[in-house]
Amino acid sequence: MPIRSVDLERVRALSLFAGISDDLFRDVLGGAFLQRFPAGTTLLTEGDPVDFLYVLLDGAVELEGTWNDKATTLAVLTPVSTFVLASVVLDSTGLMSAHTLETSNILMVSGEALRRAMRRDAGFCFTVAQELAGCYGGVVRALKNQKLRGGIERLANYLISQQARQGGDATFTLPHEKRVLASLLGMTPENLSRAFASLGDYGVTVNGPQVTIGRPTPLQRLAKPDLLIDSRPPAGEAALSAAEVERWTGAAQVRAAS
Amino acid sequence: MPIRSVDLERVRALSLFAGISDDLFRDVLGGAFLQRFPAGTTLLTEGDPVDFLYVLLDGAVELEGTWNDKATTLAVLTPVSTFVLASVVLDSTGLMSAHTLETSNILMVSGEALRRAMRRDAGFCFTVAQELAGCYGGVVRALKNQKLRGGIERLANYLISQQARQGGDATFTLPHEKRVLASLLGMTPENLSRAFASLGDYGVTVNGPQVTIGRPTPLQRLAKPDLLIDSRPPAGEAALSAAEVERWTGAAQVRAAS
DNA sequence: CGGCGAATTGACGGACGTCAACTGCTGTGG
DNA sequence: CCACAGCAGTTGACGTCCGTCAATTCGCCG
Repeated sequence: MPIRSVDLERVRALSLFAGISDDLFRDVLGGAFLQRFPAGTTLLTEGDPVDFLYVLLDGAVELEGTWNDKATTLAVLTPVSTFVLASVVLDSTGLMSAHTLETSNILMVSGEALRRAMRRDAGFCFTVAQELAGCYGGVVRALKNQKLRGGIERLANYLISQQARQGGDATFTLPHEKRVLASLLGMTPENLSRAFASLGDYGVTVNGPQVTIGRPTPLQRLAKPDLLIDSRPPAGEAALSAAEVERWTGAAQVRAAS
Repeated sequence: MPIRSVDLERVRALSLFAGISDDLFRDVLGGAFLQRFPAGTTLLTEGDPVDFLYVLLDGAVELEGTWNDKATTLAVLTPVSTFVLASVVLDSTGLMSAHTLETSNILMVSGEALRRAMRRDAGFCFTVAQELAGCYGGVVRALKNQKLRGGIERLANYLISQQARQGGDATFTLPHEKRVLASLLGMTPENLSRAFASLGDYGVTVNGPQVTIGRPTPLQRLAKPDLLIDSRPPAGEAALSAAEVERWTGAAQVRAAS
C-alpha cells in the first residue's frame, strides 16, 4: 500500500519527527509501509517481540494489559499517535496488547531503522528521550489517578477533560463505547452506568453517547482536577489516559500535610 | 562534602554511566556534589522545578503522589538508584514528591550538564533513552498491578518478589515500615494487617518485620506471578514497584480471551 | 516512668464487583 | 418486510472488598 504524501506530512508533524533533517526522516521511514486493518484486529500481544514503531493515522487503537484472564484498558489512541516506542528503543517484547477499535490506517516503521537513526543523530536521540520522558509522565499520572481517586471522581475528571478537548461546549459526545471507557477508568460497565447516574446530582445528563454538563461548578468541586494528574502531554507518542484541561475554574491545588 | 572515590565507582557502575567515556563521565559529574540528609527530609515536592538528577548512594527514599489531601507511595528506592531522570530530560517540574525514609547520602548531578552531555554524545543519549524506556515499563507494570489485582494478590506477589530478591530463604525481613508498604501496595495500614492475617491460610507467618513463607506452592497459586508484571527491570533508574522473581514454579501464563 | 507512634483488632458503612433480568438497537435471514 | 438473534447498555439485588473510626497493645525514646 503506497504512502500518500498527505499522510507523510502528518507523520512529519509529530513532535518526534518535527525537528529532524529531511535526510534522516527519509532514512527512518525508508522501509516503512502503510497498512489498513479492520476493527477488532489484534496488532500486538503482550510479551511478543516488537519489530516496528506503529503510527496510527486513522481509526482508533486500544492498548490493554491482562492478568489471570482479566483485561484492563491502559489507553485508547486517536490519530495521529505513535505507540510501543519504549519497546522499540529497548528492542524487547511489548508490555501491552494492541488492537483496533475501528478500521484503522497504521504506518509501520522499522524499529531497527529507528534505533540506527538514534545512534547516528544525537539531536533525534534527544527528541526520542524527551518523548519517552513524556510517556513516563503520562503513566505516572494514570497511576496516581487510579490509586488516589475513586471511580466517580475518575469519571468526573474524564468528562471535564473531554469537554475541554472537544471545544468546551456544554454538550459533547463520548469518543468510545462505554464498555471501553469503563475499562479505561478501571471499573465495570455496570458501575460506569451507576457512576453516570450519580453525576446526575451534579448536573450531568447522559443520552446515549451524548453528555451534557449542565452546571460546571459543582462538578468541578467534585472532580478537583489537578495539573499534576490531568494536564495534557505534548501530543506525539500517546500518553496513557491523556487528558486535556484548558483552564481550571478555581481548582484549589491542595498539598498533603505529611 | 567531598565525593569519595568509592562512591564515584558505584555511580560509574550504574547502567546509565557504565558505557560512557571517562571524559564524558567527568564532564557530567563535574559540578556534582554529595549531600547527607536526615530521615524525613523532603527533597522535592510535586510540581516544583527539578534542577538535578539525584543518585541515592545510602539510605532510602520514598516517591509519593498526592491529590486532595491524600498521598500514595509510588516507589521506595534503595541504593544505588537514580531518580527524576524524566523531569531532568524534559527540564520540567517533578511529577512526584521525594523524601528520605532514613538518613541518606545523595549525589546531586547538574541536570543542565546531563542534558549537554546527551546532546553531544549520541551513545550516552541512547543509554538515557533506554533507561527511560525501562522506567516507563516499570510504571506500566505498576499500573497493571494496581488495576488487575486485588490487595491480597498484590501483597502475595510482593512477598514472593522480596523473598527472591533477598536470596530465596523461607524467612526474610520486610525492608520498610508496614505503613509505607501499605501505601506502596495501594491500601491502608489496617487493611495490610488483615491481608497478612489472610495469608496465614497460605502458610505465611509474620513476626514484626520477619516474614516466613512456610508453603510456597499455595502462595504461588494465589499470587499467579507474571513475567509481564513482576519481572525485574535492569537495575539503574529505579522502576516503580520494582520486583524480582528469579524463577516461577509453574506460573501459568494466562491470556484473556477477549 | 511517661508518652508517642506503629501495629493490630473489631465494628461499621460505603464502594465496587458479580449475577441476572430487561430494554433498545442493529444487522441478518427467512 | 418482518422476525429474530446478538450485543451494548441499564437496572436491581446481593455479597465482598476495603476504608474509616475507635480501642488496645507493644516497643522505643525521651
